[in-house]
Amino acid sequence: MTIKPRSDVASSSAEAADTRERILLEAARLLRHHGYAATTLREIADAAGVKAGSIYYHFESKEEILGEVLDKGITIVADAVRTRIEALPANASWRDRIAAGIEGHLWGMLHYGDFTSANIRVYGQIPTSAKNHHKIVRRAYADYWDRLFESALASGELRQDTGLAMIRLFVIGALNWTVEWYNPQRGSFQDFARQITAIVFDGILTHDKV
Amino acid sequence: MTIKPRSDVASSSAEAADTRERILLEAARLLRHHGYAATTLREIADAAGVKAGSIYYHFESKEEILGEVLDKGITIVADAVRTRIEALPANASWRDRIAAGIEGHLWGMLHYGDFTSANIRVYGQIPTSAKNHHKIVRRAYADYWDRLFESALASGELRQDTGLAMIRLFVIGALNWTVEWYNPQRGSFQDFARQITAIVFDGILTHDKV
DNA sequence: GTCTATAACCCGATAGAC
DNA sequence: GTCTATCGGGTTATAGAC
Repeated sequence: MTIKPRSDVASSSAEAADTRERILLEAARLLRHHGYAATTLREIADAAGVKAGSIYYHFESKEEILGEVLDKGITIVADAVRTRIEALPANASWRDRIAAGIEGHLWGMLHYGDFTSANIRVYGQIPTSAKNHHKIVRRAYADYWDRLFESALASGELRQDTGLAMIRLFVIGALNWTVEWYNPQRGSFQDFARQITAIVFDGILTHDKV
Repeated sequence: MTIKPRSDVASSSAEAADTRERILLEAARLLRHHGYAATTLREIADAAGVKAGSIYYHFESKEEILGEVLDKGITIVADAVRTRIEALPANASWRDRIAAGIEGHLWGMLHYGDFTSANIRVYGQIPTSAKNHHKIVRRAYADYWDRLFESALASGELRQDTGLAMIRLFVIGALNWTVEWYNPQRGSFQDFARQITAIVFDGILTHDKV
C-alpha cells in the first residue's frame, strides 16, 4: 500500500484551514458593519477570495458561521481575562484581580474588534436557535465575573449597597461598549485601560479621601 | 362653496396620523429585535394592521421609517434629560444637575425601549445616507452632555485626571446599555436609577471618606 | 387611504463538473 | 477543495383599482 507524502496532506489541510479562518475573519467584519441579515454569503466569499458555493465545503450554513464568530468574540475576551488574573501573585487583592480582569477584557474587546463588536451588535437580532447555543458561552463568562465580584464583596472591597448582578451587568456592559467609541489615536491602550479602571473603581466625581 | 364638516377632516387626518404612529411603533419594535435588513415592510404592515403597499402612503421608503425611529430614540431621551435639569433650582450644584440628567436619560431609555434599543442596536449597521442624517441629532445631544460635564469640571466637582470626551462616552455608553439588561421586576425604576447614579458618581469599590 | 398585483432584483442552499 | 449554474423563495417599490 502507498502512503500519501505527509507534506501534501499537511499543505492541503493547512490551506483549507487557512481559507476557513479567512472566511471567519471577513464574516466577523461584515457582521459587525452590516448585521446578520444584511451580510450575504456572496459578500463573505468575495472578501475571503473564494466563490459563494465554496463556503459550504467549510461550513454547513450561514448560521454556523455566525455561531463561530459569536463564540470567538467571547472566548477571546475570556481567555485574555483569565490569563491576566492567573498571572497575579497568589496574595493579590481582589481590587488588583478586578483591575487585571478589566484590562484583559478591554484588551480583548479592542484588539479583536470585529469579533467582539459583531458579538454585542448582532446578539439581540439573531435566530433563537443561534442564540440558545451561544447563550451557554456567555453564561460561563458572566459566572466567572460574578465569582470575582462575590469574593471582592466578601473581603469588603466592593460597595455593598448595590446588587451584585447589577454591578456585573453595568461594568461589563460599559466595558463592552468601549469598542464602539475607542479611538487608538487618542492615546496608548495602557493609558486608556488605566483611565477606564479609575472611573469604574472610583467614579466620575472628585472625592475627599482620608 | 361648501366647507367640509370639521369633524370629518379631523377624524380622517387623525386616523391617518394614528396609522402612521402605529407603523412607527411596530417598526421600532421589529428593528430592535431583528435589525434593519431583516425587518421587512410586510412584517411592519402586518403588525400595524395594514397591507404592505399602504405604508407608501405614509412614508417614502423603508429608510425614511428607519430615520424617524432613530431620531425619536434620541429626542425622547434628550427631552427627558432637559426637562429634569431645567426643573432644578437655579443654584443647583453640577452634581445635582448630572444626577437629574442621568435619571432622565435612564427614564427615556427604559420607558421607550423599542425606540432607544433599536437606535443603539442598528445605528452601526445602516446605510451611510441614513447614518449621516441621524448623526446631527446625535451630535447635538452629545454636545449637551459635554457642556454639562465641562461646567462640572470647571467647578471642581468632576475628576480631572481623565479626558472630558472619555467621561461622556463612557457614561452615556454605560447608561445606554442598561436598556439591554434592565429588569423592571427586580425593583422600582427609582431604586435602579439611584443605584446606577451611585456607581457612576462613586465607583464600585468601597472608599474611606473624611 | 387602503387595497391587489406585479416588476426587478437578491437571497441561501444544492448539484455536479473539474 | 473550488468552481459554475440554478432552484425556490423573499425583498422593496410601483401601478392602478376602489
